[in-house]
Amino acid sequence: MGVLSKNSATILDVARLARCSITTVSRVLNNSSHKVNEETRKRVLEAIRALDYRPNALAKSLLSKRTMTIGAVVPDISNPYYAEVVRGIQDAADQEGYTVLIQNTDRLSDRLKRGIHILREKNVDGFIFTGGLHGMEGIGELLCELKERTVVIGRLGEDLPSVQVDNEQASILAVEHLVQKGYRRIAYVSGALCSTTMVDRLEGFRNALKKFNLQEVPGYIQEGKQTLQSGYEAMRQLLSLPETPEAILFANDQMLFGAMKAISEEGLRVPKDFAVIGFDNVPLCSYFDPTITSIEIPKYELGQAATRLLFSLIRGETPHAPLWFPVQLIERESTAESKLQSVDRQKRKRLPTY
Amino acid sequence: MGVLSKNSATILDVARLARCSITTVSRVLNNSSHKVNEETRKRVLEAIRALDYRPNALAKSLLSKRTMTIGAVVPDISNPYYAEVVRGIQDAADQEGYTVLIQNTDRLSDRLKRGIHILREKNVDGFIFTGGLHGMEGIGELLCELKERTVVIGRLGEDLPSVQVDNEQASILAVEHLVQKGYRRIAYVSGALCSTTMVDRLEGFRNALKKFNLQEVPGYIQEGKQTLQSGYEAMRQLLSLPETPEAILFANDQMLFGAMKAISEEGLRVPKDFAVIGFDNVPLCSYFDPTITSIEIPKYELGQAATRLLFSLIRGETPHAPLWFPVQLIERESTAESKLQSVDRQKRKRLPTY
DNA sequence: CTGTTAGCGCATTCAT
DNA sequence: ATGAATGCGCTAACAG
Repeated sequence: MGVLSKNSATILDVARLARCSITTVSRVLNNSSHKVNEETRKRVLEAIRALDYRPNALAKSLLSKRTMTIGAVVPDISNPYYAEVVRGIQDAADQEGYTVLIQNTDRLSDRLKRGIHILREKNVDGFIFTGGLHGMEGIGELLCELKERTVVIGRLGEDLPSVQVDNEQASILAVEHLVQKGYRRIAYVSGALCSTTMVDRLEGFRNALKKFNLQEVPGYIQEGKQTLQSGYEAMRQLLSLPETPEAILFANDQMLFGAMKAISEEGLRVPKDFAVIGFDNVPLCSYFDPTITSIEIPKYELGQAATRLLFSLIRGETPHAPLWFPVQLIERESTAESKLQSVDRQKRKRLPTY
Repeated sequence: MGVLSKNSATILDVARLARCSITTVSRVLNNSSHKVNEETRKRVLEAIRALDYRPNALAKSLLSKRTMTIGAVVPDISNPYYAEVVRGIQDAADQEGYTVLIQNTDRLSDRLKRGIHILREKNVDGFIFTGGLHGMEGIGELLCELKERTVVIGRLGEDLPSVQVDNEQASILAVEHLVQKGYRRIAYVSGALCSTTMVDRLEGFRNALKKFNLQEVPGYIQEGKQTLQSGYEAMRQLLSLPETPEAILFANDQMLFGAMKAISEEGLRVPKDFAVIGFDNVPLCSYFDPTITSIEIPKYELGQAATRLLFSLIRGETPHAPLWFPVQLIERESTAESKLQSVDRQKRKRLPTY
């Protein structure tokens, strides 16, 4: 039995105590436009209080076919990035009286399917997907059925209503910043490419190289897994290269922090020996030593906007074009140009490039 | 309308297609012990597939009075600490076919009440509370009603079934470690004391001082807000003291990281000038430079255990005594004893103590 | 202004 | 082995 268990008053109990019909109770409950006598309304209200009556959302939902619940499908709530997005979703949902059911996928296709299944069974009024999966089969059709009530944060292959961040442009922004600071030999540490976000950031990096006439040096693109550990390992790889890069762009801040350990283990310093720049702009960026330049992604706002977009769909409004959110580069010490560095770079420039 | 909207087959549709009664369909659906002819079972199964029939959890719940949903009340899901706890809850719930409804309180009494209200309305089968609130009125009775189906992570004043970590003991462990390393002048940076966890950790620190015959120096206990910023500020306070501490215990790692900035701004080093030790043992601890000694709190496991305990309650088992989880001190570089430090300490010892 | 009635989708007696 | 009927708690026609 649920929380109500056997006790817990029903609308009928209220009606009896107030000596009226359940209809009347229902009317005062929902401030129906139907007029109801002030006298009886008082009695009903009194009975409600006396019985500590709480309408049963289940019964209401069964009838109205609206559960006032939306489902959010995320890779992993314990990942601070998604935790922030989810909070945005929850707050926006809460404002409209909705609750949120969350399913973690761990980026596993099976768990994704299962999550969707569960959410459908629970009759959520709409879906929000985030952490787009790259190259996943059999999901397309599933999503297609849900089209009318689904919003995606990022992209999922299908052209569903979405809220997006221009990750590709963000990478270009980062590289441009480095180039302006005088860096030319730029490496990139990607996250796992099963996420569309990571695919886009890498794509942006490659395009930026072209745009600024930089070469893609073999070994300068590493693929990590968005963790401290894999950032550390990727950095060790870069450090072992015959010619190390001058600057490194990391697909998220976590990997950057991991890399900092590898750098300091070698007795090297940022930004003296390397400039580094991250993605996400987690709070620690402004407290690390040195402070870290990073690309701010409006995580909370993305969740919030996605939810609001979903509500507009639920209200029957036709979906607009994807909603784009601005990204912003927050400049800090880690990409400052140091005297030593410029000298260094001059030296290195004379070395043969690949 | 929910996801089913107007389409979506009901049990009646299946029955018609399979040329049998809804009763029979229900029986094969739930592998009832009632025998049903293999022939008809096949037809039913076929119909189910053909119609892509999915039982409506709402209707089922209305009847069974079980929603297969539990409610989790947390201070803030976007806080990595609670995000981890919640993941433990979700995974344990998922294993039993349950989903989790989350409510954020931001430690506000109003939001707590509202959260409980919403969860009750949605007929969750049980509650998990975490982030115990210190000195909050009017919650006691509320919780009392829910007693039969409620588990608390930490403590909430009331004696509800709970899963706990010995925060007080943990502080003593930390101080003991520092004492063993030769530190005597120990400061403590607390989190906001609205959380029972923070109250216990502070209490533990004070008891540890007594236990090891250390004095509580005025100004050596700071109250922060579990954020980088407040850790930074607390550290600046400590640095401005006429006699600075030799070692500092922080009530969470975030504040410690914030403090590291204040330390390095003064050109000071850890552990040369200060030993520091944190709470939570976030992943970054082993990647920071220096690596950070911290107290590991089994967040995921706490969530998981709380959920399992809740299920045992739901099954009608009587609640056991509080379940205690071990904490563990993970020693790293930040509390290493340095030569310089010992000398320093000798010197300082001769100064008058307050 | 108020009450009666008919379902929402399903599991469960109780007959057959 | 099968099915008809009942009701979970509620809202929404439709009558008074």
